[in-house]
Amino acid sequence: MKRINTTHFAILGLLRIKPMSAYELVKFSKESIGLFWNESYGHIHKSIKQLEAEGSVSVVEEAETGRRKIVYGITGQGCDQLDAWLAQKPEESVMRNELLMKIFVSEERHIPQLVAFLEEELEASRQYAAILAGIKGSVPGGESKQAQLWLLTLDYGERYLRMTIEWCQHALETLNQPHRGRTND
Amino acid sequence: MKRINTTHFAILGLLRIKPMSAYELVKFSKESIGLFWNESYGHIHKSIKQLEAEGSVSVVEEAETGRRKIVYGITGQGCDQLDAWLAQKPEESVMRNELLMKIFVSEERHIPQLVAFLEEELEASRQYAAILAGIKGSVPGGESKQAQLWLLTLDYGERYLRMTIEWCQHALETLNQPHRGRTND
DNA sequence: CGTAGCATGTAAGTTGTTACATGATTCG
DNA sequence: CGAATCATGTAACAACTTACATGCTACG
Repeated sequence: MKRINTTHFAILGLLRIKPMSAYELVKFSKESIGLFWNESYGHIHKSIKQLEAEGSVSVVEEAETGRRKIVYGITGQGCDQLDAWLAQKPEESVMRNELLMKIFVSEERHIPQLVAFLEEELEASRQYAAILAGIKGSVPGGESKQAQLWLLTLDYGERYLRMTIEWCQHALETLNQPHRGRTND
Repeated sequence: MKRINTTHFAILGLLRIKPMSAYELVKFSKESIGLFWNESYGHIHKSIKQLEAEGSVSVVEEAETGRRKIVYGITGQGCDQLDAWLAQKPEESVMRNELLMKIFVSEERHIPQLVAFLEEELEASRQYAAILAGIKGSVPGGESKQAQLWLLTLDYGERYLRMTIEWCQHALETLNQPHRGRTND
């Protein structure tokens, strides 16, 4: 069975929201779904070209003068493909969390390092959470169903970060306990 | 800058816990860190061979008679490599969640499908959470620091699943509201 | 005028998955 | 005996990342 390229569908999906250039696509995807969907520029670029050759996206607007800019839009065919993909049961989510991996394979002597990493993770998560809180107010569409869907993904991000923050705090408390709670205080 | 193969270090880390065959390695990794660390058998297999050629792991035990079985262990060199990797700041975690992606790019007409997917996700998360709860009791090592680290990763899993379950419930409530709360009840 | 950000593009390489082939053992 | 699980292995290929090259524009 041929594996399906999920990046293709991600691009199709984002272009259905609004036509964009490759560069804008990367930026938009980072800002909107970056927390739970990773893509690299090189791959997006290649995929757009493939999708264009296939007739699933097309050039909507091209600035020849001055700064180059090629805006792509989704075609009717692309829309159909996207809908067919949306109807399929989503694959199990894939995750690669190095911090967790490191914790799992660490030994007692590595704990001071882990504590430093956990502190960084905690700080980074707090910052990210602050950014998301800012975005929340600016979601367009008001009460539309569409806006509801976006808010749902944003809400996931908030919950995910809150969970991460709480877990980091718990981990730091656990690892900072000198021995086993039976200290002489 | 040469990209570093994180799979290599994952294997090294797991083999430091105990020597294992490739098959056992895959099983063990799925059962212990599978929630936040994905690997495929083919890749693990190839990586073990590379690590062996490199001298970072070695064959500890080989059953020639009857059922084949090749048990690998970490070498001193492998241990040093692993420690050097552990000392490096972990990369940002990578995630690819198709369900979230689909929600983000869906339109109002796709909502019934999304509801079905969310129900499946909710059920799957509940089942996984039940499995983790079972594992929790059987973590060996009692009060050792080592056991504490494992419990921390297990705790992450539990929090992650709890978060997912709550979010699914919230999403289902939101999407099952007929219109906008101003229904005639 | 230099730096940062906007913008497109490619080549080379690595990483990771799937599907398959093989065969032993255990258990109903 | 047939199915499930244990167990190793490979080839083909798809997915993905990185580093680089290029050049415009705005701003301080």
